Amino acid sequence: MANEKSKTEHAITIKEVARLAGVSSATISRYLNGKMNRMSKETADKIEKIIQDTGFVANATARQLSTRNSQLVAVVAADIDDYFSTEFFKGASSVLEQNNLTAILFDSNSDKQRELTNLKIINHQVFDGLIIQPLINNYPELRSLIRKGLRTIILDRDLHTNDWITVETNNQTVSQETAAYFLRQQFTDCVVVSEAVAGISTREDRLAGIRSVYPEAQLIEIDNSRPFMKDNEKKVLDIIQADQAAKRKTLFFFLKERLLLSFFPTFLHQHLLTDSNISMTAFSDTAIVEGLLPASKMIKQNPFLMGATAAEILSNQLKNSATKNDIKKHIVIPAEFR
Amino acid sequence: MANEKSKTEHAITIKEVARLAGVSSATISRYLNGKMNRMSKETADKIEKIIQDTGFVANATARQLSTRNSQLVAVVAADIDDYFSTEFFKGASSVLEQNNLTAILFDSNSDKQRELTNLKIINHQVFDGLIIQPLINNYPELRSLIRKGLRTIILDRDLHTNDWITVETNNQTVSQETAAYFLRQQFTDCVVVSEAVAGISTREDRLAGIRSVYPEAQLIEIDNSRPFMKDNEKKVLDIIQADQAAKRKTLFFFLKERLLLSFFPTFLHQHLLTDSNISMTAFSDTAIVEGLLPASKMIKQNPFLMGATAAEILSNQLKNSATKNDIKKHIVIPAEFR
DNA sequence: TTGTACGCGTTATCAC
DNA sequence: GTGATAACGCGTACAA
Repeated sequence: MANEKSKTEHAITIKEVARLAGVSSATISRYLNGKMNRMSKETADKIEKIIQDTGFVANATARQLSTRNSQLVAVVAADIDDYFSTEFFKGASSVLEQNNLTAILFDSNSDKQRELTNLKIINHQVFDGLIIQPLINNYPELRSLIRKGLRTIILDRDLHTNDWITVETNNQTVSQETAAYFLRQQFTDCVVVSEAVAGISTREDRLAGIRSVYPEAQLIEIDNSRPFMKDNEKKVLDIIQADQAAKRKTLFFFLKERLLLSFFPTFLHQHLLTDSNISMTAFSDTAIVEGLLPASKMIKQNPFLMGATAAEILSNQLKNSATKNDIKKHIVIPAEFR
Repeated sequence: MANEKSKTEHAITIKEVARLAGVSSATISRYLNGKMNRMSKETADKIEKIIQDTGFVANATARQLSTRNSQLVAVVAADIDDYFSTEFFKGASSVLEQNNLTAILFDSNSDKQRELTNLKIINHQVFDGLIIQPLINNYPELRSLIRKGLRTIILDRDLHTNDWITVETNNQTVSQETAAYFLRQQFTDCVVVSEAVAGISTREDRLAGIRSVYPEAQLIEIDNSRPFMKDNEKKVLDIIQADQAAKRKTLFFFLKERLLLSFFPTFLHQHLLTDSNISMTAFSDTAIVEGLLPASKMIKQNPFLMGATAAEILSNQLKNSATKNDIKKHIVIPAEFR
């Protein structure tokens, strides 16, 4: 029975299905694209059966070449170890899916070299669109790395350009509000804990917001590669001791949740969590901190909504291939202090 | 000067570059593929210049169609919110990169429907290989969802098949060792806290390991959608109270780090962390818990190495297109209790 | 060293 | 309704 030439090497093609069904490949193509009104019921049924039997799946590469689009959107995250990144991807993904687009995640791994590699691949014209949370924070440089004509949305970074639509959060104002709240609570001193600030617009904005309230705020910069270093801990304890001697109330403002977590044990074991002269706040993405410190107030971003918003805009752009000029170039999804 | 026909619509092609350089498209193709020994220095330089000027990037879709491979590997994670998933991706990614392959991450979002959607896309012959941490734990079903001929490695799940190579960890034995350790420490009772166990081989194996030491171990199953429910907390406190009344020592064994974290506040506020009759352990991926509980012993998996191992095997398979039969079908990357 | 011409698997425009 | 057939952009014998 199996007297068909058995091509074990390659997957079956539309042409082969056509031959087996006794129709032309054009008809198969129509079937695959749901143009059922352009063929008889019998033909459709026959094709259906052959496809089931053979397990045929159309070659997306060939389709892309022919149609010039893939329905694929590249999403580039700065680092998927951050909950923010994975969450905005999930937001983007869910919206894209509703628009018959597929989100594909690239991880820059906090490494500019890797980001560059990712962009090179993405430039090769298999993706219809791009949503990126860039590491490179410099407009001309990033511009040169993204192929002209690729629909692009920038997420979570302000590159000070109108060339791309940007979905950001209100880092500066929410930091300011938060700082102001603690100042009203009589916290006279503020210590900011962050990874290296320079060049990262997100962190710069946050620090600026805080310093607009606490101009003298101290900054402790943590070396990313050694976040649990003992000397950082010592620095913090020294500050606390000095402030206590001076009878001052001190706020510790962590620009990232993970930093708070890394200091949490120190505070816990030094019995500082219940010290009313000390308070902690942070940009907090997960529910871990609010579990540990139920009484505390944290800054909650909304990465899922940011991703969803970016995806919404991109989907529309891809749908109506004309770009509307009246669209807002910078969209802000506010974070909340609560 | 700009009297070339300006095709604003489409990206420039190899043909256009050829025309501008005054050579044939075959020569451009050779240039792009580094076959420099097959052309004069002058030609190469000329082409180089044109490519720079035009910003030409080759169309990967067309190349794929022609060469029948993309150098792309799909990596499907069960849920990128889990550190385990992102970390094994990073391991896989780093190894694939060394082999001139590109890892692309798909997130199943803990949703079998989404996993199915992902697999459908991956089947469409644009990927050379697949590394998957499946949600579906049933061999025949998963088999039917993965295109025959797609090089596949299964990660972190035991589907009890030799059809695919599998990279797993020693869930059962390490759970057993851990339980045995606590039994030696005179912990007579054990409470296991997990998300729904049934059907997830990972959790089943862990529970089996524990029960081989504590046959009577209680199981508290947390509803994934409401992990912070108060009644779970109450259940735990009741157990503790009962055990204390009976003067028994109790071990709380969390099958996932996040579960420990969600209960941590309860333990903290009830002053149970320093109670020598109570101990906690967990499968722990991040450094958060060891920060909070420096004295505790946790089970550390090695997702990065698991991903790297899977990628290593896949890279070899793709390189030597013949599959060796002598390769081990099930590879175990042991977790450590420390 | 370089060019010609065909193939990759699909879509889409004509015909019939 | 259905079938030829020319694109789509690149790689690669085979010629020259």
